[in-house]
Amino acid sequence: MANGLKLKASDLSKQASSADVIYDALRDAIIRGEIEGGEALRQDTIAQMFRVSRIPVREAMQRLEAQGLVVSERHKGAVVASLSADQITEIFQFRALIEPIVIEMAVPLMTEETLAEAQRQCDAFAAETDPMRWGDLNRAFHRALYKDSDKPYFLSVVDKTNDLVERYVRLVLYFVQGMRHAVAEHQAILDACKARNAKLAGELTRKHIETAGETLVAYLRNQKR
Amino acid sequence: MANGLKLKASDLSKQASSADVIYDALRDAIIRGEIEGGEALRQDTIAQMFRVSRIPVREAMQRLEAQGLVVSERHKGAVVASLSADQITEIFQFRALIEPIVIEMAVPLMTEETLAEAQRQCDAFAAETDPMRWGDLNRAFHRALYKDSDKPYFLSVVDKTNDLVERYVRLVLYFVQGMRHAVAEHQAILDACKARNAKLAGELTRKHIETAGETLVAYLRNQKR
DNA sequence: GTTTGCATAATTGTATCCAATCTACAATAT
DNA sequence: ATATTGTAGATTGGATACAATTATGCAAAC
Repeated sequence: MANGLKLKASDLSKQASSADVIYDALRDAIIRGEIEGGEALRQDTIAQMFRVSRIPVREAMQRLEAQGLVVSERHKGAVVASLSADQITEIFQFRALIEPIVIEMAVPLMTEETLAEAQRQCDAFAAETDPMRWGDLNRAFHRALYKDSDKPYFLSVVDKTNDLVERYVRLVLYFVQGMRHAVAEHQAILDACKARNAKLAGELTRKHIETAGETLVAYLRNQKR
Repeated sequence: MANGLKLKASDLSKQASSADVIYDALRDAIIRGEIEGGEALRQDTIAQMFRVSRIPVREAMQRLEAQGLVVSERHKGAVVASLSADQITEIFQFRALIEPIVIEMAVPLMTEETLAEAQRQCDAFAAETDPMRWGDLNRAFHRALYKDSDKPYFLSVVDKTNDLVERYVRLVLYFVQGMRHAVAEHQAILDACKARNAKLAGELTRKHIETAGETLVAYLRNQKR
């Protein structure tokens, strides 16, 4: 897991179809903000990019739509979903409720390896100079803290929820908080985990998410004017 | 909403494609338990049932798989997902966390109309003699209590989560509790809503879900032997 | 200048056809 | 008898082709 191989879990469990590859690629591009909200996703264009027909593209789109990352209308096409400030507020409220619970369940089960891995992620995040990578490292840190919870359904919901707002989270890291703030909060959460203080880790996680959400929404509402 | 028309929201907002129709039909059949866990879903068979080619069938399947209702393997086909006792336990734990929060948010916003509608659903559930309809009415009652929360993302997560365990919930209503128990709990929750006691409504909802989950898992573990 | 109508181009939805892979069972060797 | 190989049928993954619908550009009328 810590070596240089860039294998995804799905690559190991079962051979990936074209639809899988396209789904992953589009999902990543949307999450990273490389495709903006409202931008059209033409089946033919995407098919040509991947040198395939439109069939697997459509299958990938169905999944993206089921997940809420794109919205499509019959004979009009699909566009990347864009979230209103209200929707973002609600999703951060959701995150602030569920993620503390997940980390609380994880803390008693966290291995020393996991704590070391999280510390590495935290340091890597603090040391990273390329802003394009901050989002990935931020996400990896949080995921590391949650994964020992042994609650696959909770984790899948957390992942899908984060996918929806990941683009916007990156705005906070880029422009708003400068990310120095995030690093300090990360270290505090991690320290609470190391001290096996589940309640505190949960509480700090809740604050971390609430702060990010409020900062982000304030930023977006300013941008709008 | 209370009339005899059986229109779904999607039918009104946009014209349904074959894939939409097939998705809805398969989803309902799985949720209702008409197709059992582990049962194979052959593309060709389903396509013939709907008098279409396999293309829209596959698109429907992609959505079902994204939602976790079916699992598929390349060149092997798709089967209806079946949940282990552990998975069911986790999902009920999730429900017991999120649904009380949703009802707490809904109570202050509940209209008199909604309360009346919920009372009708509750009475209809109590009066229904056809066991095949208990699941639908149970679900409709809960949905009525949640809908005024004005939290579409929370509601979508609640819905998708309930879809996963709906088949199993019906077992509780059929065999285990006889459903008399469920009716009493429903009325208690509704009374708390009428009294605008959000905390109590949430607490009763949590207990309601926890009881159902424990009863169900105990039943399943007995069945296994 | 704006609007309306229509022809044309783009785009999506689906059917049909072919390739790749798996499953089951029979034939053969050990 | 067991293990292995080979082959036929079933099943899925994907490409191509066509139909249905929507967007676009342009000319004519107001």
